[in-house]
Amino acid sequence: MELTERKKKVLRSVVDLYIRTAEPVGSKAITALPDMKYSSATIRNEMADLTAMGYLEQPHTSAGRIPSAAGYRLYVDELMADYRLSIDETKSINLAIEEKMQRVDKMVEKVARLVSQATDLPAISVTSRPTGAAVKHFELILAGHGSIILVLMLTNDEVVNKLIKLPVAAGETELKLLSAVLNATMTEITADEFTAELLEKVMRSAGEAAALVPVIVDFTTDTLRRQGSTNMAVAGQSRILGLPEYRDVDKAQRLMASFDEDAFSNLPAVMQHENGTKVLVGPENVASELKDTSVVMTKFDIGDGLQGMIGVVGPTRMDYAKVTARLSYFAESLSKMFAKPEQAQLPEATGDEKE
Amino acid sequence: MELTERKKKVLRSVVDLYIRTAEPVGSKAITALPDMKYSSATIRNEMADLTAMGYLEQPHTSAGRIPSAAGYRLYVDELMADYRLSIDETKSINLAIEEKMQRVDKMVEKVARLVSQATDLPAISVTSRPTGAAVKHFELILAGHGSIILVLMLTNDEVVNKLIKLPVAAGETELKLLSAVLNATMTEITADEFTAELLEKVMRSAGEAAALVPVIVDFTTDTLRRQGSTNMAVAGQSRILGLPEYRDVDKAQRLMASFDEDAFSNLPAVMQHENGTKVLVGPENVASELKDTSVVMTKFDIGDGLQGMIGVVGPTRMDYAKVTARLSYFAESLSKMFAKPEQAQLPEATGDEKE
DNA sequence: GCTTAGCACTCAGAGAGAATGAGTGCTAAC
DNA sequence: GTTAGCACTCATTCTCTCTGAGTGCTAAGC
Repeated sequence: MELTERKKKVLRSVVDLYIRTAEPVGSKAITALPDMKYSSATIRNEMADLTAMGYLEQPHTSAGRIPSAAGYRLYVDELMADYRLSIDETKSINLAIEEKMQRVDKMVEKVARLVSQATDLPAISVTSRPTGAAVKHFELILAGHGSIILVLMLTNDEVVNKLIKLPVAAGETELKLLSAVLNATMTEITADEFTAELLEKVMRSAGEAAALVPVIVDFTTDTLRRQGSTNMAVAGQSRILGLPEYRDVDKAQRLMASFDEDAFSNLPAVMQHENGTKVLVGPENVASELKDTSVVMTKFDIGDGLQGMIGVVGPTRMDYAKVTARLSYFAESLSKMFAKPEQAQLPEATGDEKE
Repeated sequence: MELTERKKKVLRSVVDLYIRTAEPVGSKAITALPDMKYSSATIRNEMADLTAMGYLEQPHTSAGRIPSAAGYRLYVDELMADYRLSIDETKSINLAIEEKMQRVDKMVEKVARLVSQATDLPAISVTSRPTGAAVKHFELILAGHGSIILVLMLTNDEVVNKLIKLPVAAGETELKLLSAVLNATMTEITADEFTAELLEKVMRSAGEAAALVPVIVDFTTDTLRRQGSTNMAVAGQSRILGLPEYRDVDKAQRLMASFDEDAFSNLPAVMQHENGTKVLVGPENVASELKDTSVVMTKFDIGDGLQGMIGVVGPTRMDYAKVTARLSYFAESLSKMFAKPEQAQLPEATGDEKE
């Protein structure tokens, strides 16, 4: 059977209405729409065809139709009208983002919260750093009180530090020596390359400050390992309870439990080689808890090789047009914000802070 | 009327049973308990008295009794049996905590998750730093690529840094000068004392590197302000949906929304001058969403003036004995862990990391 | 005087039909 | 090709009855 223009129009109407009402859509409701100038009987025929083609489903004989996963897919790919953000919406999104995003690691939480507010659905925000970082430079600063500060500058331009309390007072000279040794032997190597032999070798050359070496190595490998980690936040979980499809507490709980269990930590992987906004409709999701849940997600750039992802989780019947529009706009604004080069002559610029 | 020993015993039995079953407790159920050697009629009389005294309530005439807020209060304060943690329980708690708590700021999330798992209820973890921090020392490190690293050592021994890209190449000498100026004028003052005049004065003395000053001041005040902030995480929200009292979706949503809205950020204030474990029973909560929800919370010490709090939120009918026991044990173990001094000669010790 | 057996009474909740009405598929007329 | 009309289906809602857990009270027992 061919998918005529009129069939598409009917399908779009069904999806649109079902998104709005969460109730099965009957032929009469379609007839009531403006510029739908056929009788309910005609629409019924078309709907019967669409059902036969697998785009619509019928919960039971005497109910209206609801879109099937295939129906949503077609809708998302072809039929959905572009949702244009109103000026008010862009304004409020920008305003929200402009509020200082002070720390990258706090950012995920804030972004998740903002996205959740903008879409009225639970939102996920993830930043992930590629692995394989190494130390570019070690710096030891005498800090008084018998402490020193260890500063690591990494190849990805992150800077990390740690306060170390010294067992005995160490002088400027010993630290200079240690610092030189560290920079000579332990830079430009990844976490895996810190072997026991290396540790021993460094300790031998380190002289009086040798006792510090294990602490430093420990911290360094730890830090490097963490560079490859991801940082994730979920916000607005409670919003799913407001949706009619989750009046069933068990269902809601299953979904919410999957938030707790990092079920979404694989999403960045899904986005790896994608660009733009991706929609996963119901059964397209791998995780079984999400079989009747859709996910909309977008990547954004933080610079320095850091990748960010924001996503929204909702019922298959979510307003894809609106959600994708807002999400894309968010991602774009965020990327733009991070691209803003941080320059000393721009005192009002906040930019991203590295630590 | 006097609260006889037998009345107390009956009250305790009612609360215990209600905690277990979440169903109104009838006189017959009490009779069935071991070492309750009275008939149901006697118990009925006692229960009628307890109801008159305000310790029990009756949902409707032909139902059993449930404890009132006053009943829970009495139970928590006097009647509740000490819950002894089994060796298995202490072991699993310790094991969980021992897993490296690498960063203080990540810690809240982990702790919340652990506590939630241990109690099977949603948990909150908060760390808060007292305000009034100042910079003890500024350090500027040349980082190559036309960048410098600004390192702030704060009076509370935190160390913070930031990578700044220079508009123009700056030399070692200018940085030395700037560093000296900063240390002379901007140390030992709190965020509020950074005035426009101060900024101007510093810029005048800063010479060639003056362009850097606004960025540095911006970052510094920002950092100092953030020192007084709190860091909070919630975990296991979904667990409330498993409780019979929250089968009512609206009720569950109201509670969960309050998690999203920082309704609990005032809890540390409640704990301010308390020690040990505090229980807030239902209506004792200030926030109206929590009127029929209880909160159990404990403080723990992180050292360096940082204060931590862990709390559990659940129905008024929660197993107070078990929850308080686990929570206290958690707090104790955490405090102990942070008290462990970090020494360079103890390479296996992880301790707390400062950044 | 405390305790207990017995009994009448209350009332939420479960279950069984019956009524409702939204929606369908099909047929025949336009 | 489109539409009016009609018989049919079936989830939902409601009403009503029944059931049983639990109560309060009274009178007898220890």
